[in-house]
Amino acid sequence: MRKRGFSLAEQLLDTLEERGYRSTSPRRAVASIIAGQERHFTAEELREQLPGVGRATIYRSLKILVDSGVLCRVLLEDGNLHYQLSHRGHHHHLLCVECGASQDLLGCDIEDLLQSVSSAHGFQLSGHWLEVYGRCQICLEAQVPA
Amino acid sequence: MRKRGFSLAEQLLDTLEERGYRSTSPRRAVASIIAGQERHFTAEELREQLPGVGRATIYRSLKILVDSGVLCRVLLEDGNLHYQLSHRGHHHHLLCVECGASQDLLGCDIEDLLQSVSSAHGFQLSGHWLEVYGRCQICLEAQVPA
DNA sequence: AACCATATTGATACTATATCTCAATTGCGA
DNA sequence: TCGCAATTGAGATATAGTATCAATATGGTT
Repeated sequence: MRKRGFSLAEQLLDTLEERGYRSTSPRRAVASIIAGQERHFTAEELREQLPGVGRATIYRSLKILVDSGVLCRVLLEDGNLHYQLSHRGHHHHLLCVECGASQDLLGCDIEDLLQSVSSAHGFQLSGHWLEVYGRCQICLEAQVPA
Repeated sequence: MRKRGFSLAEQLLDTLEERGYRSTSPRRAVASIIAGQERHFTAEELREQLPGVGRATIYRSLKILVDSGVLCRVLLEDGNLHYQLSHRGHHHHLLCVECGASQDLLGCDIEDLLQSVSSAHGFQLSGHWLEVYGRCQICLEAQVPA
């Protein structure tokens, strides 16, 4: 077992190795680019930054990273699917419709609410998808400078 | 102004006319097929049932019907986008992952919850997307016949 | 260090979903 | 009925992703 890495890119690769994936040069390249992203990105944006890596490999890498929990999918209001680094575990996002910034929504008690609403309808809850759209503080302040 | 229709298909067309859209033969065909759908459907499923109508027209019709509030989009767990007749106003869906049945979730107080969570993060809430997945009562009973 | 089973890659083709273009047609108010 | 703007549809294009499969690279083993 390789020594655990300390940089974010190395942590991503470590997670993959823990799950039995090999550390290949395309995956190192993907991890390094993802680690440098400041915000959510699309598969194609990633591809533009990795001209030497095949499209299929990009998509395959994204899939295993999502499955491994280090990336999560973000559905933008316009329907586009983006990716971003994820805190482990289930969470949601507050997405700014102005600047695109996203904040994680942890410890949101929507689970409980959904649980009770579901059982009231005879449903056994198994999952949900939630995205929240709005304007972030910075954009609000820029908008109303008075 | 034409007399208001009573069938569901006519109501759909009335809504479009109220918004200034013409009553054309492709739109009448689309409205009639949609009115006969028992559950959510994809654009392509609609198209299969309307061989004489161009693809662009199908998609354009779906868009204006969604904008008009009589149809809503439903995001299935597998990522496929479906459409279904909508109660006016904002609501969510309980989607059965077994049989695909969907129940509308009205009067869900998620708005209030999101409102408070958003402002706690300095966000001004403008919208959200929520889909809830689970198993409906019928599928649950079929699964555990004991 | 060389070996080898197999995981991985990437070029390419393919699929699905949806939008764009624009000439021809149609609806509807005057 | 006329005229114009809204609408249509064929086909091109765009977007996002998967499937195929021969060639290659990896990591454990010797």
